[in-house]
Amino acid sequence: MKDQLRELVLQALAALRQNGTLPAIDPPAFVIERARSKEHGDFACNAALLLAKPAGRKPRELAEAIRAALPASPAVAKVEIAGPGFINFFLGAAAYHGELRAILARGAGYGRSASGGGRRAGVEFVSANPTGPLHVGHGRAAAIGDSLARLLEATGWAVTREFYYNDAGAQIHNLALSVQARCKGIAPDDAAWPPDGYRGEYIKDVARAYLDRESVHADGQDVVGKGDPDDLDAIRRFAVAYLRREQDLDLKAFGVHFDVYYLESSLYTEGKVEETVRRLVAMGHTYEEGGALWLKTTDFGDDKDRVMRKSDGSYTYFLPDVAYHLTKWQRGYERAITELGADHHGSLARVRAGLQALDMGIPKGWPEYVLHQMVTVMRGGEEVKLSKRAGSYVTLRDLIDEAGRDATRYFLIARKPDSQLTFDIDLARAQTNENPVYYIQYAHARVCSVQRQLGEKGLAWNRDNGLTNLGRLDTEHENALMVELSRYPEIVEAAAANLEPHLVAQYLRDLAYAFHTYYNAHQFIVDDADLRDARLTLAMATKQVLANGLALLGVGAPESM
RNA sequence: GCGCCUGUAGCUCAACCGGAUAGAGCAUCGGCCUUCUAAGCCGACGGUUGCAGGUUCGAGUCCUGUCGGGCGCGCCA
Repeated sequence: MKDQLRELVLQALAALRQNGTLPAIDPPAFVIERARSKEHGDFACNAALLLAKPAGRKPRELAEAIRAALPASPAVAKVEIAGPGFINFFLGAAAYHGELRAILARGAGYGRSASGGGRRAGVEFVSANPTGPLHVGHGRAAAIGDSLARLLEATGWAVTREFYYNDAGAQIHNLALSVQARCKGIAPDDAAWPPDGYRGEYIKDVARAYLDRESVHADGQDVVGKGDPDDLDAIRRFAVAYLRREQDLDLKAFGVHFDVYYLESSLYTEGKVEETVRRLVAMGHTYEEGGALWLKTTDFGDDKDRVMRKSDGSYTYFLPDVAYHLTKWQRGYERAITELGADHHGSLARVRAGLQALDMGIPKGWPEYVLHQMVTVMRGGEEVKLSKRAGSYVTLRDLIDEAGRDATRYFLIARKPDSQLTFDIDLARAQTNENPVYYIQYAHARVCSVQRQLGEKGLAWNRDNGLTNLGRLDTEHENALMVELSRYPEIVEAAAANLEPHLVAQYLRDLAYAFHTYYNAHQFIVDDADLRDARLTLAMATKQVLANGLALLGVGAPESM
């Protein structure tokens, strides 16, 4: 709808340039937006306000000229000039009826677009090291990242979901030492416990499984516990596989899957790290000092230079990061989205600087970053900081077990990533009207319930009859609901363009509200078949859009509550 | 000290990259079930958008300063 209006205005502007009313300049970045108040119609355009100065005319006068030059359109019922010079569009019922037809015709495809043109995009998220169960922050990352991937898919991108992890570094060594200590019966408070060992209960589980020679399957391979407490290498391999499997089970329970698991160690074995270093040196952005090799990241906006190869010959973590992102570029990702906790934001400038220093034509703002802020978990009005199993943090599994997958996903996605989030467990698990997840799902279930009732009464929805009788939908509630439905494609587009899935969550609440209000005010199953079919058509369209939107969030659309 | 994020109703948060009278939910108060699920609906109350300047037709949104909160600033990852 918005696009149609934009086209009309562009044509009007072109006509005004032709006849000299407007100077021959590029059309300004005017906006067509939803009007806030009903008195301002359905959409408002600010083109006249922006053009007033370059055209040397009064805004309202210019607005009138634009209005006069607008081509006729069956969708537009009325155009008014208001306020300082807004052009307000009032749409006719036909425009909304067309939207209902489109919803039913396109079904799950309604709201999707092809603007991505099938180009490739890589979305990296979670990327937790396999040193313990996933925590709440990973949960937020999983919810946001997966939803971003779905949004990009919905706008025509070919998306690959990636999970990158370190399977061989210092932290993993530390993990192996911790499991080994547990194998030998050493507890965290004993003197022999490794200095920075992982103290959580889960380490005990890993040790027990290793000693019991259990077999675990993770990331495409089977690893069998050797049972030997002195073979640190065997312990390491087993522990990594064990915790990877555990994380995968959590992610599966959360409804999140990945296409690629990328191992940091493979960057070394496949020579990607060396390749990156050689290229950086060749491009002249490095120097040696104090036995270490430095990268002049300050040439690319960082606030200080960074060591890439330590004096002991090993690499700092940021070099594999650069090498990894380079592989994304080499693998043809036109866009790369990296979803990270904001505590890692320091790495952002470094990785981008490293990629620029490679001088391989990688765009300056590549990759795109989405950073999420901390999650605080509350229960009974108090902050929860510990879980039994992980010890020092609240796990994603805890939340899913307590609040369910749908509520957990919704709560973690409903706020914009930028702001800190308070996860209230009591609220998330409440089966009452306090809980927005159920409010939305209930709207969907209600339509399904109406369908069941219809069947029980021996009636059926005649879709074609409904579509021909849409003119019968003329109450305030019906109009409001139709307007709400027509917003959906704009919401999807905006959420994808701004990488802000929370817009979808907010929208669905509004849509559910419009539906509940309508439901309460009118009967669907009435004796007048034409009216009944028309109302059912509206209800079915609502059900479709609710389902489409919930799918973008990875939240279920139940047929009954 | 420097950098990034943030400050909106009592609480949790929105606000379509500068638009018109800043919106929801929860909480509080008052109403609505012999009618398709009351996990719902209707109404009331609630604001100097932290503060002070600036930019312009117009600022919660952009700029400067300031105050408060969070996170970073390793030859750790």
